[in-house]
Amino acid sequence: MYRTHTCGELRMTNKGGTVTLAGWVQTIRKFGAITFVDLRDRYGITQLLFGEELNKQLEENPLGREFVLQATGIVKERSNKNPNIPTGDIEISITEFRILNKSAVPPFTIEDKTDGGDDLRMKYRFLDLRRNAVKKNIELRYAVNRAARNYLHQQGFMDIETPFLIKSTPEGARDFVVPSRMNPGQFYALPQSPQTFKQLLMVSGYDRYYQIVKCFRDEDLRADRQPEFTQIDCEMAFVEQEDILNMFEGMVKAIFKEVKGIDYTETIQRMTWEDAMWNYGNDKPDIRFDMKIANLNFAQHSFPDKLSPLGATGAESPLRGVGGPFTEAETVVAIAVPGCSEYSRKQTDELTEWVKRPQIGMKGLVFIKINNDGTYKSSVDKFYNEEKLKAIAGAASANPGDLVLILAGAEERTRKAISDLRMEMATRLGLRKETEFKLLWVLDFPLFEYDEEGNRWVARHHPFTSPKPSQIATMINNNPVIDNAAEYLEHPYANIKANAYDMVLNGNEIGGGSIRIFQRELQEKMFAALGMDKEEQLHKFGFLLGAFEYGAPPHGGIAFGFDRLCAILGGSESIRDFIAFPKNNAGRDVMLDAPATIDEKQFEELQIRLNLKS
RNA sequence: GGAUCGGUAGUUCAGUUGGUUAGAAUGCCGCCCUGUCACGGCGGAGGUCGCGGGUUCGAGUCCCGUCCGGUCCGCCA
Repeated sequence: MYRTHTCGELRMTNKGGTVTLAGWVQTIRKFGAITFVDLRDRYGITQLLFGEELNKQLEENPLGREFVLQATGIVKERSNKNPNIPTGDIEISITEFRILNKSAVPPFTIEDKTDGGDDLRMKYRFLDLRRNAVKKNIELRYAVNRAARNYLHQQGFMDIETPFLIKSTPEGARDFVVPSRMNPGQFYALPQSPQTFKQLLMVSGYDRYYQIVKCFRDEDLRADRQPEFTQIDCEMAFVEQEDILNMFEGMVKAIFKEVKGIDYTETIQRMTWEDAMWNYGNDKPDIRFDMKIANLNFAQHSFPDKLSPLGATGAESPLRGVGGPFTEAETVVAIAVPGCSEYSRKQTDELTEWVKRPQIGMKGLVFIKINNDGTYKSSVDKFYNEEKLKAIAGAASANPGDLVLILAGAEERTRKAISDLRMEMATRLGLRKETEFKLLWVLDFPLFEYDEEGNRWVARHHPFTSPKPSQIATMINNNPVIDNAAEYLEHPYANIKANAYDMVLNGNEIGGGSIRIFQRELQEKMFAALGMDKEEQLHKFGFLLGAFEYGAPPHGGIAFGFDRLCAILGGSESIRDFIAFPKNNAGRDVMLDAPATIDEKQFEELQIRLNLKS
């Protein structure tokens, strides 16, 4: 037996007992005739005391950091207690010990605040994972996993595995492909999600399915995006949108309760996609703070989607007919930043530089300070008198003490920029507390988006998403095939809303799903709208269309980004620290040094020859 | 595909206008120390300044290229 206890469990109640511990040497503190060693394992740290006799043995078998040590001794009360660790009241007076394995000097310190940089930590990830800070994240991940499984199991969901070697269907993201040795020249694709399989399971009658499953997308990475990532993938039959929303509100609340001890009792807010875009400039608003976007040159509340003509100057706009810098702008938007009217020239200049960065891409920033005494000071004083400034500030719902920030330019870019600026100001004002959680459903997405590059429709969610029930007839009764690009704006499909929903947590999309199409005719219309002719439909999705012929029930589902959910619950922007072995931003595993070339023999077996461009 | 920041001791970083022998902290090694827990004291070792080329009397520093890493845009149904 290697150990009787872990390094985290001994207390004063164990005093006098003889115990054996095994773990890693965290620190060695030598004092002439005695030596203290902190021994660490997954469960904690316990102080070992090597007295005079043992100390001599230590000189013959010196310890080093991260040595694997087994030590037996008697639990004693410390004369100087350490209140900072749970085992701080006791120490083990060692009677015998054994070095189970030596360790090279680690390239960075195994401590909460390590001296190692990201690159090095990834290369030695097995050492990084020993650190408490990372271990806590991995533990949190398991807790979220357990909470989700428990909830779904209680609700009657079945975990059913779906295949990883499937067929490439180049809709949406790029597929990772795997060559088939037994079928030379042919390739499997790794699934971007188990979407079609879970729909087939609904046809098969497994009416509540879930899987915590790896998905693969061969796209560029970000701090919150990995090429292989994990989803909590769910599907239900005989449900409407409302059923799904209720079921998965329950799951997220259960996760909050289990993992964070938070009773999220309030009703989860709901918002249409139009309202989200109009008021927050994006489809995943952070509603922990207000700072809504004021639309200064639109007459009425009707955010046109990408397919509609934009930029009409509204009759009620405070900017109407006054000239100044906004005359030419397609879109003029503003936010009122609370309590920032005292910003100095230096600070407003810095903000101006911030919005001019290439990532934001604005030409400039207009501001109006509303001083606490009710006077106005702006960067456009020469264009607008106080009355006009007051009108603009009023349109932005600004109060004395606020700083109104105004951006103008092309619709899409400007709306994204004001959204980014809103988030940035909230971060600076400390309004994005990582301990505060606010959930939101975003509903009623457009079913289609017009892709200018390809001059075609693309599915905003995915091609299996059903339109709103009231709009199914519109879809069936209109011809989806379009020749002329201009017609996309006028086509009846442009206004169809999807029966789709996203769950948003603190400004992050953590889950998304839809009620699916389950009739062959409608699914064919959908594929046709996306530019697939009959032959292509059958080749790519014949199995699904066929299945719809055999009694497909109405169904819908949702998938949660498991890694991202864990990161947010752990208070982090980056998902990498919540994945045991993540990839870097070039998609490389720096520990394995993968991807890598393969042997000539493997190429031969696959009958593949490289023909690299560079 | 593009933008941007970085690469100097094992590690994290500093290094001024291009100018003597490239520094600090930490880690590592040695000696001292019986109550530490960020132990302390004394001493020591440790550098192809990512790589290649150029400018210059002289390059860690300036220029070009390249590799590696971070962040972002495009992309991510």
